[in-house]
Amino acid sequence: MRISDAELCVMEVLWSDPGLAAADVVARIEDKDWSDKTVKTLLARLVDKGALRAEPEGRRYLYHPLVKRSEHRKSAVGRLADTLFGGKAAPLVAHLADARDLSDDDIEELENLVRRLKDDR
Amino acid sequence: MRISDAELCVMEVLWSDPGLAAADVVARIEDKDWSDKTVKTLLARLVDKGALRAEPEGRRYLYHPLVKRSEHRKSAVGRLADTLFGGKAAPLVAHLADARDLSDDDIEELENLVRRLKDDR
DNA sequence: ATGCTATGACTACAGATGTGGTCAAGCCAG
DNA sequence: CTGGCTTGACCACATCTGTAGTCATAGCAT
Repeated sequence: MRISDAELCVMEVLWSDPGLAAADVVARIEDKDWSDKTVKTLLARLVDKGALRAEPEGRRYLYHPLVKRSEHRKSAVGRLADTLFGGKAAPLVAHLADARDLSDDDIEELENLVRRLKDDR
Repeated sequence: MRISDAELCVMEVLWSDPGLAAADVVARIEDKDWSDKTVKTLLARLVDKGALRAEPEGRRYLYHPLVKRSEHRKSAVGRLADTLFGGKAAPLVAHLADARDLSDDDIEELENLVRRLKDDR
C-alpha cells in the first residue's frame, strides 16, 4: 500500500490530529494552496487505499489514520534502503550525511543511537 | 529531475557499465523479464530527462549516464529525510534500524562512520 | 538482389497522481 | 419556506509510469 507525496501531507495532518473532518484538514494545509476539492479527493483515495477510516458523524465524516506514522516511515526507509543501497545501512547514512549537513546535535544523537544498537545485541 | 523505479534499474546497469548499447542493457536485466521495447522506452525517457546521453555509433546508440549514481542516491536520501523526518538524521536512522535488522558489521560500520563525522568537525 | 533481422522512431494504453470541477441534497439564516 | 452554503458523490483531465506494440529502414546472409 502506497502513499503518494500529496497524500502524505493529508496523513501528516491526521497523524497529529486524528478524527478531523474534511474541512478541518483543509484548514490545516495552508502552505499547499490546494482547493478543498483536492484535499477531499486525497482523503477519498486514502480511504480507498485503507490508510484512513471515515467515521460518519452527522452529515460528514471524521477521518482516522489506519496506518501508523511510524509504520509508514519504517517501510519508506526500508524501501529506499533496498532499492538504492542493497539494504545496507551505512552507505545510506553516509549519503545522508553528505546530503544534509548534520549539526553537532544530530551527530550526538546518532552516536547515542549507535551505542544503543550495540548494547541491544 | 526524477528517476522512477523502473528507470532506476536501467541506470544501475549503465552506472556499472557505461557506454552500452540498448541490446546490451536489455541483456543485463534478466530478473525483470521485460520486453526489449520496454527497456528502449526507459532509455528514451532517461535521455529525455537528461539522465543519459545517447552517443551515436553506427546505426545505434551507446548510452552514458549524465547523473552520477552518488548524486542520485544523495538526493533521494535527502528528499526522504525532508519529507518524512523534517530533515533530521537520527530518527531516519532509528527507523532504518527498525525496518532492517542490522548486522554486527552494519553497526560497526555505522560506528566508524559516526566517528569520522565527529572528527570532521 | 532480396528477404530476414536488428534498431530506433513513434504510438498505445491502463493505472497512479496532482489538481480541480459539477451536482444534488441537506442545513442554516432570514 | 427559500435561497445560499456545506458536504459528500461523482467526474475530468493532464502528466507520469509501467509495459509493450507497429513501422520503416539499414545492414547482413544467401
